[in-house]
Amino acid sequence: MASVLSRRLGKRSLLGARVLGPVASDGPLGAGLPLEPQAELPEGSTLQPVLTCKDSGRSLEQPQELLQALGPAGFQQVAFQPGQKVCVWYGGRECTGLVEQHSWAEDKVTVWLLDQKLQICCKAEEAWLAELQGAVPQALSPERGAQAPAYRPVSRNIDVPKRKSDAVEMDEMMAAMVLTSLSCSPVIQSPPGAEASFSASRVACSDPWKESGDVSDSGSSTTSGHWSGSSGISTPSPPHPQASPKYLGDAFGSPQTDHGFETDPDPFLLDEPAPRKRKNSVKVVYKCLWPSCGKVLRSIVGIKRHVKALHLGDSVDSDQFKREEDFYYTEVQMKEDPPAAAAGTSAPGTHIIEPAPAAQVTSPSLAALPLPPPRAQCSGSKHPGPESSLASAALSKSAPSSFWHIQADHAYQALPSLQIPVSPHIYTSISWAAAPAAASPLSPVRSRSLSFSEPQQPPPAVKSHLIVTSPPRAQSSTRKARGEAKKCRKVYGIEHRDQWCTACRWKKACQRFLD
DNA sequence: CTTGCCGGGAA
DNA sequence: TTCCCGGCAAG
Repeated sequence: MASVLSRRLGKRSLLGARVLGPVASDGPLGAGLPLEPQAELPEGSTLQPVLTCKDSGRSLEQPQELLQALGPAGFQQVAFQPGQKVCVWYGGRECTGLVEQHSWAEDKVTVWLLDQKLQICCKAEEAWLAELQGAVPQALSPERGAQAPAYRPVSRNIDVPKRKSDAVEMDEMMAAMVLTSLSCSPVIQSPPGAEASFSASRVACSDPWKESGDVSDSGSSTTSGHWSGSSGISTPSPPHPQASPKYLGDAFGSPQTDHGFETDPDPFLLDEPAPRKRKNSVKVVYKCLWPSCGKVLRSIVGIKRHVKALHLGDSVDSDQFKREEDFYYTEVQMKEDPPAAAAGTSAPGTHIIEPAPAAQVTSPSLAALPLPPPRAQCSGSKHPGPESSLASAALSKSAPSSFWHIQADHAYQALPSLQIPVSPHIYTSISWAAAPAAASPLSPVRSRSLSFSEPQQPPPAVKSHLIVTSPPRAQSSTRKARGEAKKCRKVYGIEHRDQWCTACRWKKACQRFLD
């Protein structure tokens, strides 16, 4: 039965709004990058809106109309070079910053905002070269005065109908979901759907998180982070030989596990209703997370050595970097059977955040879970550079978990597909969530839980109070202790029973507001 | 008393 | 399965 959620997601998939048009390639530089035929996206893919950190939470509100208005003319195809000074629309105003990196694949630019002292990640079109500002081709000028805050970024959206309120709502939902997941765990990375391969490049969306962090009990979350489907199109990673050791760019796209917390013998921390175990044979490999490395090795030692030698290099000696290599690789579990799945799992093109609904969830390819290294995040929000991007990537990576949560909403009804791969790692995520204190005092975001104060607004899809708070508990046998989290009934009220999660409606353990 | 949800049962 | 609800336990 189509859960409400999936139904909704399906309908309002973000993807629709992000169709990449040929226009994108007409830019001076755009030509260099082959764009994927948008047409490829099957209906199904709609279910996999890729969450992308779109600017910082603020730009969220950018009027779609603007985007529309700009049209192709406004499109600015520029290849940003690291270090280049650019302007981006952030926090309601134009900010200048330095390009951290520009990922063509994703069409994302990571910018280090000078005045904000933070790093954001936005779509390439949303940034423009500072120097060009004045010199921007006439095409742009009329719309945007030097100061006009006109939101430059023209999306390449084309034939997409104006985003309607519900679309927006959707975005908000997504944002909330993502935030939600962030606040708890970097857990699951749903495996990239076979057909939906996403370009890898790390999408650094670090700081925005901080901002969105304020999404706590206030329910103000709605405006914080804006996630939009990334042009899933960008780089449909060509079918990669799954075993290929080299995964371009996508250092984070693949599932990972944090070794730091792996020791717990009890793989199942049931927070979720009867998670089923993974049923297939899984091959474990270790993948280097260093941006644009992605080397995959089969032994821990090997990967450590690799990281240390190739990436950490001399810094290894410093105290700070002691054992750092541990954080730059991840355990990837590859399912062996389904070839497609395997490919998906390890495919470089994996986009980090892709809350693909049902489609993905059910995908058999789910095999591994990502677990961003704890410390990554601390560096993420404060320091630019590879590390930060890594961190942010890690963060964004957690997004997928949101997906998982979403599903969790309906887990009651549809446990099987989703939970299988996931459950074994729940633990990990938890530890991760719990550990941040040590790892990153900087990110307050993590530990908080969300809850909606607005009954109407949160679509069932949004999860809050996830696993986060649940401490690794061993006793899941007895009656579930009453959680302190607000439940659907509280949040929505009996009047809006229809908005409750299914479980609540059925008087079962709430799946939406887990405690 | 209210709320969360388990256990069980009807559809 | 999906959906409902009696009834227990926690608060």
